[in-house]
Amino acid sequence: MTYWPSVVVATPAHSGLAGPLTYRSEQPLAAGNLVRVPLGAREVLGIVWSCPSDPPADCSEEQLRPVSAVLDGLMPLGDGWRQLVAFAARYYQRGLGEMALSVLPPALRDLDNTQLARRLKRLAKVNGSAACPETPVSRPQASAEQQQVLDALGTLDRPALLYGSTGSGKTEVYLRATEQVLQDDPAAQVLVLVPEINLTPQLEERFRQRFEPRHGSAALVSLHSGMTPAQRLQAWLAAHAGTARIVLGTRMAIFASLPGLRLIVVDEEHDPSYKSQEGARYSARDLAVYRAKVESDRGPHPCRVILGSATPSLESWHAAEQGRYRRLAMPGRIGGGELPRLRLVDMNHQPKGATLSPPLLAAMEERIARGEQCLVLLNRRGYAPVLSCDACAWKSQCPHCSAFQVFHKLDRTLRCHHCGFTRRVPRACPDCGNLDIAPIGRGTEQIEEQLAGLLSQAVRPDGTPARVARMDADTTRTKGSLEQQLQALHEGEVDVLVGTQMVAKGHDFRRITLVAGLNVDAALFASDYRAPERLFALLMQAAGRAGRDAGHSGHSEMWVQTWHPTHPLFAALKKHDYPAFAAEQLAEREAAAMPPFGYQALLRADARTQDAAQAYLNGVADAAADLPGRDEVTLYPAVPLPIQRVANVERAQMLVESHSRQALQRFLWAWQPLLLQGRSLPEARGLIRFAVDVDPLAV
DNA sequence: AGCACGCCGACT
DNA sequence: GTCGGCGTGCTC
Repeated sequence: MTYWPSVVVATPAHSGLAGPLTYRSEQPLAAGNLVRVPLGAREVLGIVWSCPSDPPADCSEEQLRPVSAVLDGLMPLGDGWRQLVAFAARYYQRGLGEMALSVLPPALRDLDNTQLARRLKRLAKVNGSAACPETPVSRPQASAEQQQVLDALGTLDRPALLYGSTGSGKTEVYLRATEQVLQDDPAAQVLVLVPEINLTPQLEERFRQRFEPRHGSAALVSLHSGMTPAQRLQAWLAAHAGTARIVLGTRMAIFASLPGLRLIVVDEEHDPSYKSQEGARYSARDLAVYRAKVESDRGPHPCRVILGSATPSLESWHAAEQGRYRRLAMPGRIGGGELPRLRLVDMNHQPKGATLSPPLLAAMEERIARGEQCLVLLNRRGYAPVLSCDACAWKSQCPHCSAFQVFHKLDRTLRCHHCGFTRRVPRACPDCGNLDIAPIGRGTEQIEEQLAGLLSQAVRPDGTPARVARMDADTTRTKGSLEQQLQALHEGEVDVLVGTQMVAKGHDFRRITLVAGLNVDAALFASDYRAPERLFALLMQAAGRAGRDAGHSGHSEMWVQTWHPTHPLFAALKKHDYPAFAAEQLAEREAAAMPPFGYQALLRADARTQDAAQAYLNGVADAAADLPGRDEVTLYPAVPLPIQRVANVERAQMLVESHSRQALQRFLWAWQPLLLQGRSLPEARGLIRFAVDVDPLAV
């Protein structure tokens, strides 16, 4: 008997082959089976989507080619997984095959049955070792607050928004909820998403400590892009086979095959890294909510989802206000520690030109004298963002981008942070020969240098001078250096740490009692309407770094230097009042019909010239005039991106807005073929690529 | 996206 | 004379 399987392969949407392709097979295949099929001159990996026994109506049977091989060692990918992928492809405007294949581990693409069998054998061997279900595991007593939340989770019929300040013990809730799920069902699996795995080694460590004794080391796997292809494949197989009971990963892990999925945790759910910025631009947080619903609707057991944050995204907060999510609050701090007090420094009343105000410096000296640590945050790597000639108009402009090259003093280079282009710092101005070329503005390198100078008189309790260190993407580039620096910090070898926002994320710094934010004003008046939200989250998160040790928390402080101390954001921050801040922001958003009250998508175009990029966007907008649903969306004129040119590619975008998610989706799908045709418009000559970004983070 | 086929410059 | 540049076009 002959079957005609519909097979999904990695054909991009713009190839004109978006849907599944039909092949022939002499045996019936299961939906979700992985197969190798011929495609043109090559053989590619495909996923069986359906396998009817009657031939397709629209084409002759002779031209259909046979399936080459079936990877039969693998259980078919589940219905839930396929529904998730199909939804993601539809919602984020991508081809089904492109979506499905791009979320499988790349190493799976060129794997034959023998190699696969070998890997599965290895997996089976690892399993079963070291697991010891009766091992007693020590764990802290759950607080009343935590217990309340856990009780509520048990009967939950909708996503939970776990709103708890830093140090309130959210992680313990994740651990207990996971424990419960694993205990109830020997096949149950838990997915834990984190923003960036290398920034949260402590979370992984706590999961290991809690679950390895009872379930064995194979029960927990990580899944993130920093792993080697072989590691990723092995972890993916462990999840797919059910060997791994807990998968801890970054946004890509939302697509892991988890046949027993019963709980999804999204830690720091407000974090922008959950939104993919290239390829299929999906939001792992939003997909987590969808996936939990699908799994619940399909299976006999519910799949719960916990979104955790001290400063939830306004989207999630709004959903909780409406009752679509259940808000579970944990206002207290474990150990009774208080949140740090906010100290605003009005820069209008400080000595002219001072980057670090005298009161802040004095406060830091005091801390150092007491043997406590300080954290100084500045969101700019390098020594200075621009180098400029005193005599002429020369500036350290990147030749490939519409941005300045950043001056890195330590290795005497000018580096573009957008395209990576690097050159030596010129001795004299390249244009006029003037020897006085000066840095403008300040980055972490310079702050580190200045602090070392300004605090040279500060002494520690043992009489030794204060030590200043810096931690940012530059100092943590090589493998293991991040861990090394954290170690040094924990051991008290550093008194003042200068760093970018990466420092504010996730680490526990017990002896830090003062956190200072420099240069935060840009976010208050940025054109990006989400900037205040991000600043608030960053400062709250940074504040959470301070005084986690109850003994110190009484006098821990969050310092912010600003030229606008009366800005309402600071009033809410002072009271640690996220609800007030959210209410105010949501009111503004509602008045302007912006998300979550309106729905947005961006059409982005990259081209050789800015004119071509914009002409393409405006051309396809004009072509959309008669599309169904056109009257329910607003198309704004094409504009260049804030950084218009990167690596010699000109970039432009067009905002698409609608009052309704459905209307926006309808329009975007109707638009899709016109976006393809638009590439051949004469005025769009020079277009390199276009992409649709649904629910963009920045517009 | 790959990978063909296809038509024009510098090499064994 | 061939090896190879990357410009269109197709893949069930």
